[in-house]
Amino acid sequence: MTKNVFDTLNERGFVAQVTDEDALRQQFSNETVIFYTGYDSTANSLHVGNLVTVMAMMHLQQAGHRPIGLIGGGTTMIGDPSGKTEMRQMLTRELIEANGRSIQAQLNHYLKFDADQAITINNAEWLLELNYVTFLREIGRHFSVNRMLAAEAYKQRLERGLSFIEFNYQILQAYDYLELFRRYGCTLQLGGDDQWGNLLAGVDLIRRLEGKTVQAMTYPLLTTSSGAKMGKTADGAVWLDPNKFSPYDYYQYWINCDDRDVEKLLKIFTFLPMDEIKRLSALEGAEIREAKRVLAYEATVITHGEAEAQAAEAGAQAAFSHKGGDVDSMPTTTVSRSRLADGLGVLEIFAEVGLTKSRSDARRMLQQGGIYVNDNRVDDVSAELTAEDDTDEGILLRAGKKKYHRLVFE
RNA sequence: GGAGGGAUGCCCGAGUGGCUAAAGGGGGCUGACUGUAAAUCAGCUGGCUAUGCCUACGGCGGUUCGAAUCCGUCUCCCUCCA
Repeated sequence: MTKNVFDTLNERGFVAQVTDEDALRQQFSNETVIFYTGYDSTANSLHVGNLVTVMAMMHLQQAGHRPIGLIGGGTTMIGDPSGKTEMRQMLTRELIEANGRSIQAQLNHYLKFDADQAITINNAEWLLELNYVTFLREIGRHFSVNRMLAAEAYKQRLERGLSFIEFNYQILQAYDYLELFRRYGCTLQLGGDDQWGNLLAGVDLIRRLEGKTVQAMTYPLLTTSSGAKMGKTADGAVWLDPNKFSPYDYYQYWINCDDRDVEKLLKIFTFLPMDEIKRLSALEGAEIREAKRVLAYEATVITHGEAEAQAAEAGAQAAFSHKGGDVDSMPTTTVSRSRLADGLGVLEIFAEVGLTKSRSDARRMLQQGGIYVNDNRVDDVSAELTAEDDTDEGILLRAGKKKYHRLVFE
């Protein structure tokens, strides 16, 4: 007997809450389950936080079930207040549409779409056309304001203020589920644990209108062991789009994770078998670096492909382990040789390639001993790079301990 | 519609005419220690053609030698009343 995919998800840490675990197991073993996850079109790329559901969808698809990636082109016009402290900025319709297209393209990269194995669809398709009064009469009457107000997700907002537009979000999301149930026979919705209330609203609506019981399942909201939200760096989200967040940085993001998170991350963000994960996360001390290396590599392969992952790994080796590696894979900027001849200010070039935010930032960092050229600390604010600094591999710039950038000249 | 309260740097939050590039905290960054980890300690945390200059306390305009601080006006938010 093959393993139930529910167990796979569960042992890998994808499950926070489920409506009816037994029923869901049954479905998974007896039929092809059509399930969906929604993605807001608030940005033109998904980020690591969204990747959890994407990975869950991949597991389920592998087990023979059929995912629907729902692009929230309609719901993003409203803005989900769940768990937020403040109202979201309203985005223009054009922006939402463009974002939706980018996200759709990204999902195509993770899921298999041939032979109707998966679907992506935009809820703008049905939401934007709705007639207000008709909608209220058919759908709105099934929602109890009393119950909605009691929900945990709105708690903070009831203290700070919640506008009517946002209050409608849950109803629209519930309606999405209904629509997908009617169109495709979708019987499972996945989402983050903060979505639990929204998911239940959909389950409820389908029960009332269709007399059918459908399922909902949430994954735990990931935080790092140090308490921060998963997928955030100083400069913002960890995007999956290589143009917004390079594969090199993506690899660095994973390899720099907290020791305590390694096992959790391996389970969710790689497809390695559980016993391999157990072996890796049992490593201790400096050894655990091996586990992080594997994590970074595997995660980068899934999002950016093998070639990019190898390049990122080679770049990391060149920078961090002084035994070879491939400097070509490091972030590199090409500069005209004439600038070098004129004397290229160290502060200027650090700011220019983005190792520091500004020249002032570079100056500060230099004064604190965090600016290196070819692995030698620079302590003179007015230092300049000259042809003398150039090597066969260009000039290696470093800000702090971990951020490298290579200059080559032409 | 009426009455009141509010908008400060990445976030929270002090400041109510000059000593304010703006207390304090969080976050972030750098250094030391390490393992590209955590914890800890120290420093830094608007920009620039840099012992000075420019920009900044919701927007615009005004008072003043001088405004985040006072006045007018606009925008947005909150609370109570209808």
